[in-house]
Amino acid sequence: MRQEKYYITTAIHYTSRVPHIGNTYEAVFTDAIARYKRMRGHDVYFLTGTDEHGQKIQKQAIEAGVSPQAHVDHIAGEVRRIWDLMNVSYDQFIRTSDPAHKGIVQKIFKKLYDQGDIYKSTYEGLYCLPCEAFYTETQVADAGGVCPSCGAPVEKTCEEAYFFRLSNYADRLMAHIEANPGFICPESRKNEMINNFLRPGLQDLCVSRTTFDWGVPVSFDPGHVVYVWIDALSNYITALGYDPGGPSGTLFSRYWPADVHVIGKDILRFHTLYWPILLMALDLPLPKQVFGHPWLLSGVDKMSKSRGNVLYADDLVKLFGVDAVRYYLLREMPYASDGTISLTQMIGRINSDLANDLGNLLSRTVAMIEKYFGGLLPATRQREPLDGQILTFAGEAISAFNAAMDNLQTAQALTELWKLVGRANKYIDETTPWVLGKSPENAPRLAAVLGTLRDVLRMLVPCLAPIIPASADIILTQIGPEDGPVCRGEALFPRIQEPVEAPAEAASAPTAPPVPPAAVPAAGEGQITIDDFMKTDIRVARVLSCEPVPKSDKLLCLQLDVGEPRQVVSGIARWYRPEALVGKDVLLVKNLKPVKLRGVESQGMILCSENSDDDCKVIFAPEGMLPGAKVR
RNA sequence: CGCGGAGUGGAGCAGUCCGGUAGCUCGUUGGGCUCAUAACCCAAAGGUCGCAGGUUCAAAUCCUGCCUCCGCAACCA
Repeated sequence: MRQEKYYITTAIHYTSRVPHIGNTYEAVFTDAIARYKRMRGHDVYFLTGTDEHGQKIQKQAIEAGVSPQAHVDHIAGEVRRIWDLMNVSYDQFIRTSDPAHKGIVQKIFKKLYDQGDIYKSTYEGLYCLPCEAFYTETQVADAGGVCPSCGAPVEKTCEEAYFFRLSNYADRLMAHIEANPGFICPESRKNEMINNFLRPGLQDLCVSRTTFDWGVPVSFDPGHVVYVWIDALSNYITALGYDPGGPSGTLFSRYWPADVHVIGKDILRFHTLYWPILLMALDLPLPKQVFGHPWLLSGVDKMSKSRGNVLYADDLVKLFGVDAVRYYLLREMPYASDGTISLTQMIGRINSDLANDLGNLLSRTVAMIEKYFGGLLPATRQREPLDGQILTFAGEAISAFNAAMDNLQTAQALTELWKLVGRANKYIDETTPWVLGKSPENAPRLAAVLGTLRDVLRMLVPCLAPIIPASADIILTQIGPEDGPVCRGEALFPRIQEPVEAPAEAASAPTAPPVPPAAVPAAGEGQITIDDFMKTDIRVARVLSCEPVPKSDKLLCLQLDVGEPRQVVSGIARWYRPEALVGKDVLLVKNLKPVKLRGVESQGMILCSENSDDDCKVIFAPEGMLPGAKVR
């Protein structure tokens, strides 16, 4: 009989940065499910990899003074190293810069073009220069004839782009989502997709760019590269050898459609709307399930470099070991709501569950078999009903574990499994083997008790193997073969003593691209003359009043005195309360072309300094400068 | 009124669909035990279940209104 196949994927990691522990969670989670399915007898294929194209990558590479390929080679190598470190048992690691992948993407693009799903836009007057983006006629019309994004007049331009006609498939997709309740999960995300995107109507999707060239070229139109959606999403089928010109590879016929795509909840839109439509257009079956897992928060915040709260697998592994990190992630991440991670939480969880409960159970069991029987349990056993109850309990706990794992609920699964660990520890107290050990005539009873304990541990091993594979092996080694001697070893999970040193920022920072950026830009590109700079008219401006822009989160509207009144809108609401700025002197770029932001006119720009997108401070003028004073 | 969540003992969560004495883990306190990684086992303390109304014999759970927090979308000139 042929094994039931199971095709599972992670999202491919974008090579703009080295993955942090939150990104790593996705790989570990997917690995646990893959290993579990293998353990249950499925023929599993587990795909992961990297998404390596795009303007951002190209820009980073230029800034670092390396080729885009060298840049992505480095990051992809890091991703792979970290996955390997975490014992992620992928069957294939695909990179979108692989020539084979690129070739198929070109064929897919061509096929979609040939059959009319993709069309070349010749829109004129619908390109917004500041935004470097195209908009559809409806979008612009809705915005009153201007750019719906920034309010600037849209340019009549000859920029070309290819668009995917999503609307043709919207009804079919909606029908599919309704007919397959488990397709998008968790459920709340499904509602979000339907209400936010599907019901309002899908816009045609721009699927090519001409503003950069680090990507898959459109085979029949060399100025264009395939934009992220068709390139990245296709990895799930190109990896299996799909070929739109046919015939596809054996992997494809064996494994497609995917049983589950494991992705972050932030990219559900692409996987539950664009990807299915792309597959429909290719006349391929849709994946059975897309699971948008929650995020791992560092404390209460999203992990971000500027907050200094980013944790990396390397550091955590150094502190706690691979399996402890895996266990924490799988035990602590809820199914539908965001999870949290901190060193303190990790220490608590690891000490309690792994050291005290599981590790200690193994330790005391093996130690007693050694102490009372020299490591080898005699065959003569005096069993009692309680022993049977324990084994029944074990069977039930393992069933519950399996059921939760089948539903991708690893935290629930481990909760169930640990009920058994707790029950076994209690069983030791109930049977008091140290009392039995005092008189030789109790040896048969003692052997039965310790045998039961060893059986329980043996039953735990296959369940633990997907979660903490190396530790499961150690347990097996220590309890020894059936009816063979035990082999006492080191503590499975040593208790962690607080306080643990927080990983040094330097050590935890993502590794920089291999070649340091040149200190001075090369002559020509990137340099401006003093005349260019002097075109910028920067002035000291006093804040007369300041208030939030209605219906916006990030915008403040400031009334300024620059010798003349000015109104400026600035995206600093996240860092400054309006009243905190009144009376302060700021620096204003005075001769910027006015634009409307969120419907409010902005006549200039306030200068800020920022460490990153998340860490920004306004630059205030020195004391004694009058409003309107020139800055240069 | 853009969309989706969340508010439950000190901390983190379950329970809410299908009303009926509020449960789990950690922490705290007391006890037991000594095989074991100062681990294990038992017990106790600790909660106006965000606020205000309503329905009901009975509301964490159903209805109405409100408050707070988080995420998505839009807005960072």
